[in-house]
Amino acid sequence: MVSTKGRYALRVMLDLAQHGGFTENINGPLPIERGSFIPLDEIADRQGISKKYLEIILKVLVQHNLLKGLRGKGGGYKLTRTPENYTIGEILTLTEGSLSIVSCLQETDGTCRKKSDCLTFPMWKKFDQMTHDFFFGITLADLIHGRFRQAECSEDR
Amino acid sequence: MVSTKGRYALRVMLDLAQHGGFTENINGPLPIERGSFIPLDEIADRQGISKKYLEIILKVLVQHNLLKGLRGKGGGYKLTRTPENYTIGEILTLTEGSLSIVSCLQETDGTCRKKSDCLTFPMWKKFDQMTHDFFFGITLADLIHGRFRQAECSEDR
DNA sequence: ATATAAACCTAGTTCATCAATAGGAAATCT
DNA sequence: AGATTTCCTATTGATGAACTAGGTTTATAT
Repeated sequence: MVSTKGRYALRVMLDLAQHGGFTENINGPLPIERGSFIPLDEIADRQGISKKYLEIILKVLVQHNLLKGLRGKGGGYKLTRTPENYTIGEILTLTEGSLSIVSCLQETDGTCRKKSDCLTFPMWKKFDQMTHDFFFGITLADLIHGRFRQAECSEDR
Repeated sequence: MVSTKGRYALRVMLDLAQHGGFTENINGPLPIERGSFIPLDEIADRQGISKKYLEIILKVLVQHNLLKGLRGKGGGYKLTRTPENYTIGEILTLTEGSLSIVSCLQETDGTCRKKSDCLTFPMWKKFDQMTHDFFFGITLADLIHGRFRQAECSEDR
């Protein structure tokens, strides 16, 4: 199950996409300007989430360059790309560690040597594939505009 | 993520489907015959799983009539239906409690009142739907015969 | 310079859940 | 009676989730 880490990260990214500026536009990276950075206090307030906890979560996003953090007065966080260039899968994978539903699919865990004759393995594999395609097929921009890229996504039911 | 509970339950059900008899055939329920029950000792040995732990897991499956348990000498467990009449979704839902990937989708948890203006909710909802369709579209018989019912399931990659 | 505001860093805390174990009670056979 | 089996209650140890606390560094505003 997706924990608060992944869900909070998504909410922060969406918040930044809606309330902040970006470092990059169609013509490439823009110079970083102070003032376009949003302090975490503000986001935490708006989203009703503990600031201290968010710090931990945003750390990994900064380290992987999904966000730029700037210290000091006037500092804060901003996106490094435009919203259509972030997939949900990327954000969730970083914050959750993995999107895999069973441990035997984890890259780090090659311990299950029953794979070859395991009746359930192909099912997990297939589901894993579906999950990957689904979340890497949706961008921040899609969520903001209330649409998904997945063709087979109908709205009803 | 699916825990050992769900995965072990699946393995036991598959084990019973392959090594045991059923209580029901095309013409409906058969009389219960002692001897067609498989003792848990045997299954635990075959699967290499702690018997005591399996007892806990099988309890809920018996309570919901997916399995019949019979005490005493010559007793054990057996399926109450034929393998094509069990879906993986049913087994996982019972043993895992839920298949939902985020807590706000849980029936029991109606606490998230931001649903209406939550940008991520439709995505979780859609994924939940996909997950449900996937696992409720596969039966024990499908796994045994190495096929899925899902039309869009190709073998490659 | 100094105060202020911000990200960054290291650690600890509390609580629940996972994955089992342990020991017996009840049922059913030979 | 004795063996074998499920069924039932309780306990444990480890792990991770979801924070919380307190400080350090970096940068700006006055």
